Amino acid sequence: MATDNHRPEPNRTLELLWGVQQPPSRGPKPALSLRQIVDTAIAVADAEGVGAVSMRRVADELGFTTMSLYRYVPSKTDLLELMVEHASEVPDVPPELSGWRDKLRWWATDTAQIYQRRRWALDVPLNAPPMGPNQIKRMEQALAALDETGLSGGEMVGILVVLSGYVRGHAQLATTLADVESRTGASQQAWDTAYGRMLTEFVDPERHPTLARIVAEGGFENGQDEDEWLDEDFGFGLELVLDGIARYVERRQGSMSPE
Amino acid sequence: MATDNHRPEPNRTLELLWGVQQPPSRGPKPALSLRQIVDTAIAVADAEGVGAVSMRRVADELGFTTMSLYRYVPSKTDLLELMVEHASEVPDVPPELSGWRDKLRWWATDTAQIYQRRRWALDVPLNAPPMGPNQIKRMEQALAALDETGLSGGEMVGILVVLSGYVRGHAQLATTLADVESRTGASQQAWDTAYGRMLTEFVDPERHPTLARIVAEGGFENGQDEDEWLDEDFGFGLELVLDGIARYVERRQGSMSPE
DNA sequence: AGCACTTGGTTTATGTTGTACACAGTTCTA
DNA sequence: TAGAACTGTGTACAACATAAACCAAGTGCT
Repeated sequence: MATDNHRPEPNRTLELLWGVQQPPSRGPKPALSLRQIVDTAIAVADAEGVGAVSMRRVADELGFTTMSLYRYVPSKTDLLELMVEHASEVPDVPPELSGWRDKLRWWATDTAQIYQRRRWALDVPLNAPPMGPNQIKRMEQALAALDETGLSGGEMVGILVVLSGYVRGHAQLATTLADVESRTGASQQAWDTAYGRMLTEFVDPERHPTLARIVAEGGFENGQDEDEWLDEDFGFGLELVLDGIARYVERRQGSMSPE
Repeated sequence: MATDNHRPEPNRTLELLWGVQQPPSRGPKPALSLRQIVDTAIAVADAEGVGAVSMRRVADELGFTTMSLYRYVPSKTDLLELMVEHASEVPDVPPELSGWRDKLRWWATDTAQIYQRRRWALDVPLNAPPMGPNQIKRMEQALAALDETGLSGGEMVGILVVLSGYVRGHAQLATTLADVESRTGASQQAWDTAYGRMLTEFVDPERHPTLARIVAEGGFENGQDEDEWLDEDFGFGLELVLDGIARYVERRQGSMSPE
Protein backbone atom coordinates (compact mmCIF):
# COMPACT_ATOMS: atom_id res chain seq x y z
CA MET A 1 0.00 0.00 0.00
CA ALA A 2 1.43 3.34 -1.00
CA THR A 3 2.19 5.54 1.96
CA ASP A 4 1.19 8.82 0.31
CA ASN A 5 2.72 10.64 3.17
CA HIS A 6 2.13 14.02 4.57
CA ARG A 7 -1.24 15.24 3.59
CA PRO A 8 -2.62 15.68 7.09
CA GLU A 9 -4.19 12.55 8.42
CA PRO A 10 -6.04 12.91 11.70
CA ASN A 11 -5.75 9.21 12.40
CA ARG A 12 -2.01 9.31 12.24
CA THR A 13 -1.94 12.30 14.56
CA LEU A 14 -4.24 10.51 16.94
CA GLU A 15 -2.06 7.45 17.03
CA LEU A 16 1.02 9.51 17.67
CA LEU A 17 -0.68 11.28 20.54
CA TRP A 18 -1.69 8.05 22.20
CA GLY A 19 1.55 6.30 21.40
CA VAL A 20 0.00 3.32 19.70
CA GLN A 21 2.52 2.05 17.21
CA GLN A 22 3.79 -1.43 17.06
CA PRO A 23 7.44 -1.00 16.18
CA PRO A 24 8.02 -2.20 12.62
CA SER A 25 10.15 -5.25 12.29
CA ARG A 26 11.90 -5.03 8.96
CA GLY A 27 13.99 -1.91 8.83
CA PRO A 28 17.12 -0.80 10.67
CA LYS A 29 16.80 0.13 14.32
CA PRO A 30 15.76 3.72 14.72
CA ALA A 31 18.43 5.84 16.33
CA LEU A 32 15.89 8.38 17.45
CA SER A 33 12.52 8.28 19.07
CA LEU A 34 9.43 10.41 19.00
CA ARG A 35 9.89 10.94 22.68
CA GLN A 36 13.36 12.39 22.25
CA ILE A 37 12.26 14.68 19.51
CA VAL A 38 9.30 16.00 21.41
CA ASP A 39 11.36 16.44 24.54
CA THR A 40 14.06 18.43 22.81
CA ALA A 41 11.48 20.54 21.10
CA ILE A 42 9.92 21.23 24.47
CA ALA A 43 13.30 22.09 25.91
CA VAL A 44 13.89 24.59 23.14
CA ALA A 45 10.46 26.10 23.64
CA ASP A 46 10.97 26.31 27.38
CA ALA A 47 14.19 28.17 26.89
CA GLU A 48 13.43 30.42 23.96
CA GLY A 49 9.76 30.21 23.19
CA VAL A 50 7.89 28.35 20.55
CA GLY A 51 9.21 30.71 17.91
CA ALA A 52 12.64 29.18 18.31
CA VAL A 53 11.34 25.72 17.57
CA SER A 54 12.17 24.89 14.00
CA MET A 55 12.77 21.51 12.50
CA ARG A 56 16.34 22.48 11.86
CA ARG A 57 16.85 23.63 15.40
CA VAL A 58 15.45 20.51 16.98
CA ALA A 59 17.41 18.27 14.66
CA ASP A 60 20.63 20.16 15.30
CA GLU A 61 20.07 19.87 19.01
CA LEU A 62 19.86 16.11 18.57
CA GLY A 63 22.75 15.87 16.17
CA PHE A 64 20.69 14.69 13.22
CA THR A 65 19.62 16.16 9.95
CA THR A 66 16.48 18.15 9.63
CA MET A 67 14.79 15.64 7.46
CA SER A 68 15.39 12.76 9.79
CA LEU A 69 12.68 14.11 12.05
CA TYR A 70 10.12 13.49 9.38
CA ARG A 71 10.55 9.77 9.88
CA TYR A 72 8.91 10.24 13.25
CA VAL A 73 6.63 13.21 12.84
CA PRO A 74 4.47 13.91 9.81
CA SER A 75 4.70 17.68 10.07
CA LYS A 76 5.66 20.51 12.29
CA THR A 77 2.04 21.05 13.14
CA ASP A 78 1.91 17.58 14.60
CA LEU A 79 5.10 18.17 16.49
CA LEU A 80 3.58 21.22 18.11
CA GLU A 81 0.51 19.30 19.08
CA LEU A 82 2.63 16.58 20.57
CA MET A 83 4.60 19.16 22.47
CA VAL A 84 1.50 20.57 24.07
CA GLU A 85 0.28 17.13 24.94
CA HIS A 86 3.53 16.05 26.53
CA ALA A 87 4.19 19.33 28.24
CA SER A 88 1.15 19.09 30.42
CA GLU A 89 1.42 16.07 32.60
CA VAL A 90 -1.67 15.72 34.69
CA PRO A 91 -1.38 14.78 38.34
CA ASP A 92 -4.21 12.96 40.01
CA VAL A 93 -6.73 14.93 41.96
CA PRO A 94 -5.59 15.02 45.59
CA PRO A 95 -7.83 12.51 47.31
CA GLU A 96 -8.38 14.66 50.37
CA LEU A 97 -10.41 17.07 48.30
CA SER A 98 -14.11 16.61 48.52
CA GLY A 99 -16.91 18.55 46.95
CA TRP A 100 -16.97 19.80 43.42
CA ARG A 101 -15.91 23.28 44.38
CA ASP A 102 -12.65 22.32 46.00
CA LYS A 103 -11.88 19.91 43.23
CA LEU A 104 -12.54 22.45 40.51
CA ARG A 105 -10.49 25.03 42.34
CA TRP A 106 -7.60 22.63 42.43
CA TRP A 107 -8.15 21.75 38.80
CA ALA A 108 -8.14 25.34 37.65
CA THR A 109 -5.08 26.21 39.66
CA ASP A 110 -3.16 23.23 38.41
CA THR A 111 -4.08 24.02 34.84
CA ALA A 112 -2.96 27.58 35.33
CA GLN A 113 0.34 26.35 36.66
CA ILE A 114 0.92 24.44 33.46
CA TYR A 115 0.38 27.59 31.46
CA GLN A 116 2.73 29.35 33.77
CA ARG A 117 5.48 26.83 33.39
CA ARG A 118 5.01 26.38 29.66
CA ARG A 119 4.09 29.83 28.54
CA TRP A 120 4.70 28.89 24.95
CA ALA A 121 1.76 26.51 25.09
CA LEU A 122 -0.55 29.47 24.64
CA ASP A 123 1.25 30.40 21.45
CA VAL A 124 0.66 27.11 19.75
CA PRO A 125 -2.13 27.62 17.25
CA LEU A 126 -5.13 25.51 18.13
CA ASN A 127 -6.32 23.85 14.96
CA ALA A 128 -8.16 20.76 16.03
CA PRO A 129 -10.04 19.56 19.05
CA PRO A 130 -7.69 18.32 21.76
CA MET A 131 -7.38 14.57 21.50
CA GLY A 132 -4.31 13.66 23.50
CA PRO A 133 -4.41 11.50 26.60
CA ASN A 134 -3.39 14.26 28.93
CA GLN A 135 -5.94 16.67 27.51
CA ILE A 136 -8.55 14.00 27.91
CA LYS A 137 -7.47 13.16 31.41
CA ARG A 138 -7.79 16.78 32.36
CA MET A 139 -11.22 16.89 30.85
CA GLU A 140 -12.25 13.80 32.74
CA GLN A 141 -11.06 15.30 36.00
CA ALA A 142 -13.19 18.38 35.63
CA LEU A 143 -16.23 16.41 34.57
CA ALA A 144 -15.74 13.95 37.39
CA ALA A 145 -15.62 16.80 39.86
CA LEU A 146 -18.91 18.08 38.55
CA ASP A 147 -20.50 14.69 38.45
CA GLU A 148 -21.75 14.82 42.00
CA THR A 149 -23.96 17.75 41.14
CA GLY A 150 -26.25 15.54 39.14
CA LEU A 151 -26.17 17.85 36.15
CA SER A 152 -26.49 16.50 32.65
CA GLY A 153 -23.47 15.86 30.48
CA GLY A 154 -24.28 18.86 28.33
CA GLU A 155 -24.48 21.12 31.32
CA MET A 156 -21.21 19.89 32.69
CA VAL A 157 -19.47 20.45 29.39
CA GLY A 158 -20.91 23.94 29.22
CA ILE A 159 -19.51 24.69 32.63
CA LEU A 160 -16.17 23.27 31.67
CA VAL A 161 -16.00 25.63 28.74
CA VAL A 162 -16.50 28.58 31.03
CA LEU A 163 -13.95 27.48 33.54
CA SER A 164 -11.22 26.53 31.12
CA GLY A 165 -11.92 29.66 29.13
CA TYR A 166 -11.29 31.71 32.20
CA VAL A 167 -8.10 29.89 33.09
CA ARG A 168 -6.75 30.18 29.61
CA GLY A 169 -7.81 33.78 29.28
CA HIS A 170 -6.20 34.81 32.51
CA ALA A 171 -3.02 32.99 31.62
CA GLN A 172 -2.97 34.59 28.21
CA LEU A 173 -3.28 38.03 29.69
CA ALA A 174 -0.74 37.44 32.40
CA THR A 175 1.89 36.10 30.02
CA THR A 176 1.29 38.83 27.52
CA LEU A 177 1.89 41.45 30.16
CA ALA A 178 4.82 39.67 31.73
CA ASP A 179 6.64 38.74 28.57
CA VAL A 180 6.28 41.75 26.33
CA GLU A 181 9.97 42.18 26.33
CA SER A 182 10.91 38.76 25.02
CA ARG A 183 7.92 38.70 22.73
CA THR A 184 8.33 42.01 21.01
CA GLY A 185 11.99 42.78 21.37
CA ALA A 186 11.23 46.17 22.82
CA SER A 187 11.98 46.85 26.45
CA GLN A 188 9.38 46.49 29.15
CA GLN A 189 9.92 50.12 29.92
CA ALA A 190 9.29 51.22 26.36
CA TRP A 191 5.94 49.48 26.47
CA ASP A 192 5.08 50.93 29.83
CA THR A 193 5.70 54.45 28.67
CA ALA A 194 3.79 53.83 25.45
CA TYR A 195 0.89 52.47 27.42
CA GLY A 196 0.99 55.37 29.81
CA ARG A 197 1.10 57.76 26.91
CA MET A 198 -1.94 56.08 25.45
CA LEU A 199 -3.84 56.37 28.68
CA THR A 200 -3.04 59.99 29.27
CA GLU A 201 -2.71 61.38 25.78
CA PHE A 202 -5.31 59.48 23.83
CA VAL A 203 -7.92 58.40 26.31
CA ASP A 204 -10.36 61.26 26.16
CA PRO A 205 -12.19 61.60 29.50
CA GLU A 206 -15.29 62.63 27.57
CA ARG A 207 -15.44 59.42 25.65
CA HIS A 208 -13.90 57.20 28.28
CA PRO A 209 -15.08 58.55 31.61
CA THR A 210 -14.87 55.30 33.54
CA LEU A 211 -11.50 54.34 32.24
CA ALA A 212 -10.20 57.83 32.83
CA ARG A 213 -11.42 57.76 36.40
CA ILE A 214 -9.81 54.42 37.09
CA VAL A 215 -6.58 55.67 35.61
CA ALA A 216 -6.77 58.81 37.69
CA GLU A 217 -7.33 56.71 40.80
CA GLY A 218 -4.16 54.89 39.93
CA GLY A 219 -5.98 51.70 39.17
CA PHE A 220 -3.50 50.82 36.48
CA GLU A 221 -0.43 51.10 38.62
CA ASN A 222 -0.60 47.63 40.12
CA GLY A 223 1.56 46.74 37.19
CA GLN A 224 3.65 43.67 36.78
CA ASP A 225 5.33 42.42 39.87
CA GLU A 226 7.33 39.66 38.33
CA ASP A 227 5.46 36.59 39.28
CA GLU A 228 2.15 38.00 40.21
CA TRP A 229 1.02 35.03 38.31
CA LEU A 230 -1.08 32.84 40.46
CA ASP A 231 -1.95 35.67 42.67
CA GLU A 232 -5.06 37.22 44.05
CA ASP A 233 -6.17 38.23 40.60
CA PHE A 234 -6.44 34.67 39.50
CA GLY A 235 -8.21 33.65 42.66
CA PHE A 236 -10.60 36.55 42.37
CA GLY A 237 -11.86 35.54 38.97
CA LEU A 238 -11.81 31.89 39.87
CA GLU A 239 -14.09 32.31 42.86
CA LEU A 240 -16.35 34.42 40.75
CA VAL A 241 -16.70 31.69 38.20
CA LEU A 242 -17.18 29.09 40.92
CA ASP A 243 -19.91 31.26 42.39
CA GLY A 244 -21.63 31.31 39.05
CA ILE A 245 -21.46 27.55 38.89
CA ALA A 246 -22.70 27.24 42.46
CA ARG A 247 -25.70 29.38 41.77
CA TYR A 248 -26.54 27.35 38.70
CA VAL A 249 -26.21 24.10 40.57
CA GLU A 250 -28.40 25.33 43.39
CA ARG A 251 -31.13 26.48 41.09
CA ARG A 252 -30.92 23.32 39.11
CA GLN A 253 -31.01 21.05 42.09
CA GLY A 254 -33.99 22.91 43.46
CA SER A 255 -35.96 22.01 40.37
CA MET A 256 -34.78 18.47 39.98
CA SER A 257 -36.95 15.47 40.40
CA PRO A 258 -35.71 13.52 43.40
CA GLU A 259 -34.20 10.23 42.39
CA MET B 1 18.59 62.48 13.45
CA ALA B 2 19.14 58.99 12.18
CA THR B 3 15.92 57.07 11.73
CA ASP B 4 17.27 53.67 12.76
CA ASN B 5 14.12 52.09 11.49
CA HIS B 6 12.49 48.79 12.27
CA ARG B 7 13.59 47.63 15.59
CA PRO B 8 10.18 47.48 17.20
CA GLU B 9 9.14 50.77 18.67
CA PRO B 10 5.99 50.71 20.75
CA ASN B 11 5.47 54.41 20.29
CA ARG B 12 5.36 54.11 16.54
CA THR B 13 2.87 51.27 16.81
CA LEU B 14 0.77 53.31 19.17
CA GLU B 15 0.69 56.24 16.81
CA LEU B 16 -0.28 54.06 13.91
CA LEU B 17 -3.11 52.56 15.91
CA TRP B 18 -4.51 55.93 16.84
CA GLY B 19 -3.84 57.44 13.47
CA VAL B 20 -1.91 60.41 14.70
CA GLN B 21 0.44 61.41 11.93
CA GLN B 22 0.63 64.79 10.41
CA PRO B 23 1.22 64.09 6.74
CA PRO B 24 4.80 65.03 5.86
CA SER B 25 5.12 67.90 3.45
CA ARG B 26 8.41 67.38 1.69
CA GLY B 27 8.25 64.18 -0.29
CA PRO B 28 6.20 62.97 -3.23
CA LYS B 29 2.54 62.28 -2.72
CA PRO B 30 1.93 58.81 -1.38
CA ALA B 31 0.03 56.64 -3.79
CA LEU B 32 -1.07 54.34 -1.04
CA SER B 33 -2.41 54.73 2.45
CA LEU B 34 -2.25 52.78 5.66
CA ARG B 35 -5.98 52.45 5.47
CA GLN B 36 -5.89 50.78 2.09
CA ILE B 37 -3.19 48.39 3.15
CA VAL B 38 -4.95 47.35 6.30
CA ASP B 39 -8.25 47.00 4.50
CA THR B 40 -6.85 44.74 1.81
CA ALA B 41 -5.05 42.70 4.40
CA ILE B 42 -8.35 42.29 6.23
CA ALA B 43 -10.08 41.32 3.02
CA VAL B 44 -7.51 38.64 2.40
CA ALA B 45 -7.84 37.35 5.94
CA ASP B 46 -11.62 37.35 5.70
CA ALA B 47 -11.47 35.27 2.58
CA GLU B 48 -8.60 32.90 3.27
CA GLY B 49 -7.57 33.27 6.86
CA VAL B 50 -4.70 35.07 8.42
CA GLY B 51 -2.29 32.50 7.07
CA ALA B 52 -2.86 33.86 3.61
CA VAL B 53 -1.82 37.33 4.63
CA SER B 54 1.72 37.91 3.51
CA MET B 55 3.38 41.15 2.59
CA ARG B 56 3.70 39.91 -0.93
CA ARG B 57 0.06 38.96 -1.14
CA VAL B 58 -1.24 42.26 0.16
CA ALA B 59 1.07 44.23 -2.08
CA ASP B 60 0.08 42.22 -5.13
CA GLU B 61 -3.55 42.75 -4.33
CA LEU B 62 -2.90 46.46 -4.38
CA GLY B 63 -0.70 46.40 -7.45
CA PHE B 64 2.45 47.51 -5.67
CA THR B 65 5.71 45.91 -4.75
CA THR B 66 6.16 44.07 -1.52
CA MET B 67 8.59 46.55 -0.16
CA SER B 68 6.40 49.53 -0.77
CA LEU B 69 4.27 48.48 2.17
CA TYR B 70 7.14 49.09 4.49
CA ARG B 71 6.83 52.78 3.88
CA TYR B 72 3.56 52.63 5.75
CA VAL B 73 3.95 49.78 8.20
CA PRO B 74 7.07 49.03 10.22
CA SER B 75 6.58 45.28 10.22
CA LYS B 76 4.13 42.54 9.58
CA THR B 77 3.53 42.25 13.28
CA ASP B 78 2.28 45.79 13.30
CA LEU B 79 0.12 45.14 10.30
CA LEU B 80 -1.55 42.28 12.10
CA GLU B 81 -2.18 44.43 15.11
CA LEU B 82 -3.68 47.11 12.92
CA MET B 83 -5.86 44.54 11.25
CA VAL B 84 -7.31 43.40 14.53
CA GLU B 85 -7.90 46.94 15.60
CA HIS B 86 -9.65 47.94 12.42
CA ALA B 87 -11.58 44.73 12.08
CA SER B 88 -13.52 45.27 15.24
CA GLU B 89 -15.55 48.39 14.94
CA VAL B 90 -17.38 49.03 18.16
CA PRO B 91 -21.00 50.16 18.08
CA ASP B 92 -22.36 52.24 20.91
CA VAL B 93 -24.22 50.53 23.69
CA PRO B 94 -27.93 50.60 22.81
CA PRO B 95 -29.34 53.34 25.03
CA GLU B 96 -32.47 51.41 25.92
CA LEU B 97 -30.38 48.99 27.93
CA SER B 98 -30.30 49.67 31.61
CA GLY B 99 -28.66 47.79 34.38
CA TRP B 100 -25.20 46.34 34.27
CA ARG B 101 -26.41 42.87 33.50
CA ASP B 102 -28.21 43.75 30.30
CA LYS B 103 -25.38 45.94 29.18
CA LEU B 104 -22.78 43.30 29.82
CA ARG B 105 -24.88 40.71 28.07
CA TRP B 106 -25.05 42.94 25.05
CA TRP B 107 -21.35 43.63 25.26
CA ALA B 108 -20.41 39.99 25.40
CA THR B 109 -22.68 39.07 22.55
CA ASP B 110 -21.42 41.86 20.37
CA THR B 111 -17.83 40.91 21.08
CA ALA B 112 -18.59 37.33 20.22
CA GLN B 113 -20.09 38.45 16.94
CA ILE B 114 -16.85 40.12 16.02
CA TYR B 115 -14.99 36.91 16.61
CA GLN B 116 -17.57 35.15 14.54
CA ARG B 117 -17.24 37.48 11.62
CA ARG B 118 -13.48 37.75 11.80
CA ARG B 119 -12.48 34.30 12.86
CA TRP B 120 -8.91 34.98 11.93
CA ALA B 121 -8.69 37.52 14.73
CA LEU B 122 -8.24 34.68 17.17
CA ASP B 123 -5.24 33.47 15.22
CA VAL B 124 -3.33 36.68 15.48
CA PRO B 125 -0.67 36.17 18.12
CA LEU B 126 -1.20 38.49 21.04
CA ASN B 127 2.12 40.00 21.92
CA ALA B 128 1.38 43.24 23.63
CA PRO B 129 -1.42 44.74 25.65
CA PRO B 130 -4.20 46.00 23.39
CA MET B 131 -3.77 49.71 22.84
CA GLY B 132 -5.93 50.57 19.87
CA PRO B 133 -8.90 52.93 20.06
CA ASN B 134 -11.44 50.23 19.38
CA GLN B 135 -10.00 47.91 21.97
CA ILE B 136 -10.04 50.72 24.44
CA LYS B 137 -13.55 51.71 23.56
CA ARG B 138 -14.68 48.18 24.16
CA MET B 139 -12.94 48.16 27.48
CA GLU B 140 -14.57 51.41 28.46
CA GLN B 141 -17.98 50.06 27.60
CA ALA B 142 -17.64 47.08 29.87
CA LEU B 143 -16.24 49.15 32.69
CA ALA B 144 -18.95 51.75 32.27
CA ALA B 145 -21.58 49.05 32.50
CA LEU B 146 -20.10 47.88 35.76
CA ASP B 147 -19.69 51.33 37.13
CA GLU B 148 -23.15 51.49 38.64
CA THR B 149 -22.30 48.62 40.97
CA GLY B 150 -20.01 50.83 42.95
CA LEU B 151 -17.16 48.36 42.82
CA SER B 152 -13.57 49.52 42.80
CA GLY B 153 -11.59 49.85 39.61
CA GLY B 154 -9.57 46.79 40.43
CA GLU B 155 -12.66 44.72 40.99
CA MET B 156 -14.20 45.85 37.75
CA VAL B 157 -11.07 45.00 35.82
CA GLY B 158 -10.99 41.59 37.45
CA ILE B 159 -14.54 40.96 36.34
CA LEU B 160 -13.75 42.14 32.86
CA VAL B 161 -10.96 39.60 32.63
CA VAL B 162 -13.38 36.83 33.47
CA LEU B 163 -16.01 37.93 31.05
CA SER B 164 -13.75 38.58 28.10
CA GLY B 165 -11.89 35.40 28.85
CA TYR B 166 -15.10 33.49 28.54
CA VAL B 167 -16.12 35.18 25.33
CA ARG B 168 -12.78 34.60 23.75
CA GLY B 169 -12.56 31.08 24.99
CA HIS B 170 -15.95 30.14 23.69
CA ALA B 171 -15.21 31.72 20.35
CA GLN B 172 -11.91 29.92 20.15
CA LEU B 173 -13.54 26.60 20.77
CA ALA B 174 -16.40 27.20 18.40
CA THR B 175 -14.15 28.25 15.53
CA THR B 176 -11.77 25.42 16.13
CA LEU B 177 -14.59 22.94 15.86
CA ALA B 178 -16.26 24.64 12.95
CA ASP B 179 -13.19 25.29 10.86
CA VAL B 180 -11.10 22.15 11.26
CA GLU B 181 -11.39 21.53 7.60
CA SER B 182 -9.97 24.80 6.37
CA ARG B 183 -7.47 24.89 9.19
CA THR B 184 -5.98 21.46 8.85
CA GLY B 185 -6.65 20.52 5.27
CA ALA B 186 -8.23 17.26 6.35
CA SER B 187 -11.93 16.76 5.90
CA GLN B 188 -14.39 17.43 8.64
CA GLN B 189 -15.42 13.82 8.39
CA ALA B 190 -11.90 12.55 8.83
CA TRP B 191 -11.68 14.47 12.07
CA ASP B 192 -15.03 13.27 13.25
CA THR B 193 -14.12 9.67 12.76
CA ALA B 194 -10.75 10.19 14.40
CA TYR B 195 -12.42 11.82 17.35
CA GLY B 196 -14.97 9.09 17.58
CA ARG B 197 -12.23 6.52 17.42
CA MET B 198 -10.45 8.27 20.23
CA LEU B 199 -13.55 8.29 22.40
CA THR B 200 -14.40 4.66 21.85
CA GLU B 201 -11.02 3.05 21.36
CA PHE B 202 -8.78 4.97 23.70
CA VAL B 203 -11.01 6.34 26.41
CA ASP B 204 -10.84 3.63 29.00
CA PRO B 205 -14.03 3.58 31.09
CA GLU B 206 -11.94 2.61 34.09
CA ARG B 207 -9.83 5.69 33.89
CA HIS B 208 -12.44 7.98 32.42
CA PRO B 209 -15.75 6.92 33.93
CA THR B 210 -17.51 10.24 33.66
CA LEU B 211 -16.41 10.94 30.15
CA ALA B 212 -17.27 7.42 29.10
CA ARG B 213 -20.73 7.76 30.56
CA ILE B 214 -21.36 11.04 28.81
CA VAL B 215 -20.19 9.55 25.57
CA ALA B 216 -22.41 6.54 26.08
CA GLU B 217 -25.35 8.84 26.73
CA GLY B 218 -24.61 10.40 23.39
CA GLY B 219 -23.57 13.66 24.97
CA PHE B 220 -21.01 14.24 22.25
CA GLU B 221 -23.35 13.89 19.35
CA ASN B 222 -24.64 17.45 19.40
CA GLY B 223 -21.76 18.03 17.06
CA GLN B 224 -21.35 20.92 14.76
CA ASP B 225 -24.47 22.25 13.20
CA GLU B 226 -22.90 24.80 10.93
CA ASP B 227 -23.57 28.03 12.68
CA GLU B 228 -24.38 26.90 16.10
CA TRP B 229 -22.29 29.82 16.92
CA LEU B 230 -24.15 32.26 19.03
CA ASP B 231 -26.45 29.64 20.24
CA GLU B 232 -27.67 28.36 23.52
CA ASP B 233 -24.22 27.20 24.45
CA PHE B 234 -22.90 30.70 24.41
CA GLY B 235 -25.87 32.00 26.34
CA PHE B 236 -25.55 29.23 28.87
CA GLY B 237 -22.01 30.11 29.82
CA LEU B 238 -22.71 33.80 29.62
CA GLU B 239 -25.54 33.68 32.13
CA LEU B 240 -23.39 31.57 34.34
CA VAL B 241 -20.68 34.19 34.35
CA LEU B 242 -23.20 36.95 34.87
CA ASP B 243 -24.59 35.02 37.82
CA GLY B 244 -21.15 34.87 39.30
CA ILE B 245 -20.78 38.59 38.90
CA ALA B 246 -24.23 39.19 40.36
CA ARG B 247 -23.45 37.18 43.44
CA TYR B 248 -20.21 39.05 43.92
CA VAL B 249 -21.92 42.39 43.54
CA GLU B 250 -24.64 41.47 46.01
CA ARG B 251 -22.19 40.32 48.61
CA ARG B 252 -20.07 43.34 48.08
CA GLN B 253 -22.90 45.79 48.24
CA GLY B 254 -24.14 44.20 51.42
CA SER B 255 -20.88 45.01 53.11
CA MET B 256 -20.36 48.46 51.68
CA SER B 257 -20.37 51.59 53.72
CA PRO B 258 -23.28 53.73 52.57
CA GLU B 259 -22.14 56.89 50.88
C1' DA C 1 16.12 80.11 -8.87
C1' DG C 2 18.61 76.64 -7.15
C1' DC C 3 20.06 73.32 -3.87
C1' DA C 4 19.55 70.28 0.08
C1' DC C 5 16.68 67.34 2.14
C1' DT C 6 12.88 64.36 2.84
C1' DT C 7 9.94 60.95 1.18
C1' DG C 8 7.82 57.09 -2.00
C1' DG C 9 8.33 53.17 -4.72
C1' DT C 10 11.32 49.73 -6.95
C1' DT C 11 15.09 46.46 -7.37
C1' DT C 12 18.01 43.36 -5.70
C1' DA C 13 19.68 40.39 -2.22
C1' DT C 14 19.88 37.59 2.15
C1' DG C 15 18.73 34.31 5.52
C1' DT C 16 15.25 31.25 7.33
C1' DT C 17 11.58 28.47 7.01
C1' DG C 18 8.81 23.73 6.05
C1' DT C 19 9.05 19.91 3.38
C1' DA C 20 9.20 17.08 -1.29
C1' DC C 21 12.22 13.81 -3.45
C1' DA C 22 15.72 10.58 -4.53
C1' DC C 23 19.22 7.74 -2.67
C1' DA C 24 22.21 4.54 0.08
C1' DG C 25 22.62 1.63 3.74
C1' DT C 26 20.25 -1.74 7.03
C1' DT C 27 17.39 -5.35 8.67
C1' DC C 28 13.90 -8.66 8.31
C1' DT C 29 10.76 -11.94 5.46
C1' DA C 30 9.57 -15.07 1.72
C1' DT D 1 19.07 -15.08 -1.60
C1' DA D 2 15.93 -11.63 -3.59
C1' DG D 3 13.33 -8.11 -2.40
C1' DA D 4 10.49 -5.41 0.60
C1' DA D 5 10.29 -2.31 4.39
C1' DC D 6 12.53 0.90 6.79
C1' DT D 7 16.22 4.62 8.39
C1' DG D 8 18.97 8.63 7.89
C1' DT D 9 21.13 11.92 4.45
C1' DG D 10 21.78 15.28 0.74
C1' DT D 11 19.88 18.17 -2.38
C1' DA D 12 16.38 21.21 -3.92
C1' DC D 13 12.62 24.47 -3.89
C1' DA D 14 9.25 27.80 -3.01
C1' DA D 15 7.57 31.07 0.30
C1' DC D 16 8.52 34.20 3.59
C1' DA D 17 10.05 38.81 6.16
C1' DT D 18 12.92 42.32 5.53
C1' DA D 19 17.63 44.91 4.77
C1' DA D 20 20.14 48.08 1.53
C1' DA D 21 20.94 50.84 -2.30
C1' DC D 22 18.77 53.57 -5.59
C1' DC D 23 16.15 57.13 -8.35
C1' DA D 24 12.43 60.23 -8.90
C1' DA D 25 9.32 63.47 -6.88
C1' DG D 26 8.19 66.86 -4.25
C1' DT D 27 9.16 70.89 -0.37
C1' DG D 28 11.53 74.64 2.10
C1' DC D 29 15.52 77.61 2.70
C1' DT D 30 18.68 80.65 0.89
